[in-house]
Amino acid sequence: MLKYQQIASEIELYIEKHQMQQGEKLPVLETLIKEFNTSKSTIIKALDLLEKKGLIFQVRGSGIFVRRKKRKNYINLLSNQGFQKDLEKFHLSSEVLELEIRKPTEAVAQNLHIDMDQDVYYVKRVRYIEEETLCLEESYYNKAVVPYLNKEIVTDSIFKYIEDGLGLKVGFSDMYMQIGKLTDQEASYLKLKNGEPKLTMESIFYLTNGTAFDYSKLTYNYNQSQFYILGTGI
Amino acid sequence: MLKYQQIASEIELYIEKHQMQQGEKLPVLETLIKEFNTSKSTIIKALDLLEKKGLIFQVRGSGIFVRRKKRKNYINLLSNQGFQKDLEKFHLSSEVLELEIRKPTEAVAQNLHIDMDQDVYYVKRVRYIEEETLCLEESYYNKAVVPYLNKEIVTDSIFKYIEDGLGLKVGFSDMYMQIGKLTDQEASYLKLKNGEPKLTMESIFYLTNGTAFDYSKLTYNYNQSQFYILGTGI
DNA sequence: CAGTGGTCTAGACCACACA
DNA sequence: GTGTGGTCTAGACCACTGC
Repeated sequence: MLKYQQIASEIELYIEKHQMQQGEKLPVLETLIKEFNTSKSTIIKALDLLEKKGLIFQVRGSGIFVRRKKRKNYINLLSNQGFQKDLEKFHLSSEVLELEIRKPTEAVAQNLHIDMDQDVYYVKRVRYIEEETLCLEESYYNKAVVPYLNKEIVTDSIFKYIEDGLGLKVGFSDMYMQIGKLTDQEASYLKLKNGEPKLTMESIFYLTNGTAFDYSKLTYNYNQSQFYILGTGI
Repeated sequence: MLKYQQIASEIELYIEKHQMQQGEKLPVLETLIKEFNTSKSTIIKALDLLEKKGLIFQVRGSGIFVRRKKRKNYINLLSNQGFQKDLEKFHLSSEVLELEIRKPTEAVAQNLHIDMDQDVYYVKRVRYIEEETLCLEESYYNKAVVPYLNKEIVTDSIFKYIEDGLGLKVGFSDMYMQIGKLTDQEASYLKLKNGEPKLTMESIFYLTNGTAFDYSKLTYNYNQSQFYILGTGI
């Protein structure tokens, strides 16, 4: 682990351990530099990382302050880790409805930046939270990147398999959201009624080298889904 | 303007001007260092800024590549600039329904981190896109930060007034979203029907010094609203 | 193993907050 | 004005990619 990542996670632990609240001040830069026996730039890099994660904010001429999310049980839209971390207090499970190798449709090929004669894995799941439906998920994985999937992997966490099992690194993602009304079929999977509200979220995930490997379309149960974003200003 | 910001915007212009596509390679670091006659760290800082904005991605050992959003007319959830920039091709307008000074409710006081005896400005607007309703907006501004608002300011862009008129700097934001069904009243403002889908988005905006100044609750018309997020990996 | 991006350092100097 | 965070530099060294 890199030095600045190590420092960042130690500061994160420090905040957690001392149960610091929004607006509380962290030690000044000079102190941190001595504490961690490192250079100014490295500390700043560590702090930038924490700022990006929404854990602190820095005010020039004043100090470094803690920032805290105030609501529980919301799903972080900026996390690459799915819901796992945000909903860790709940019992999450998946029911695999389909798992097969296919040729992509035109839309899928376009989203994954591949040709239509390349293979993709198609996975259809319903995800549950505490025995209630959370969302319906249809995913397409580029088989050139993810050469093998089975029911066991797909029932557990696919991303965990990709990172730990295949040794690949997830980089960035494009996400598109819209609101609409459930179709008959979607409603039956989610145990809701035709015409009730839905949130559709399409995501394209890329490896750090820029290869798109996953195009997923999630349809959320409006009763179970709440989201948050910690914006850092652009 | 700082050197690294200047460089970032020049590179951004360069990408735009050459109409570079997703995956196209930018000049290598060494070239950029000479081109802009600066140090390596400064170039890297500029590139980090562009990466945060979702315009490029960097691959160690390989190069710097362009990243492009592929869908038009979606609203960027990570921008502090509201819809203005994403929907610039459309005619946007606001109808002001209410504008008054109030005492906050408990919920509002909590979200703005103020006491219940402090004044807030309450603004209720319907926002239109091409004569269709886009969203219903209820905002509360901390009067200690924004001491004066009038109908003219509120009909135009409030954030523009806060930044340009008052010389304040918007820092970061907390956003919370959920899906539900429109109430009778919301439906009538949005010219939709009771029970139809809605997206509710609550945002708390902070100045760079960490002072919360705006708590807003937006109810979106499900027909008009599409959102995107360019995730950069956390 | 050459090419390329990333980390880390030490230090000078700058800009903003707050009293 | 003092304290505090931010920018910028020059350069050594490290780590990954891909031929």
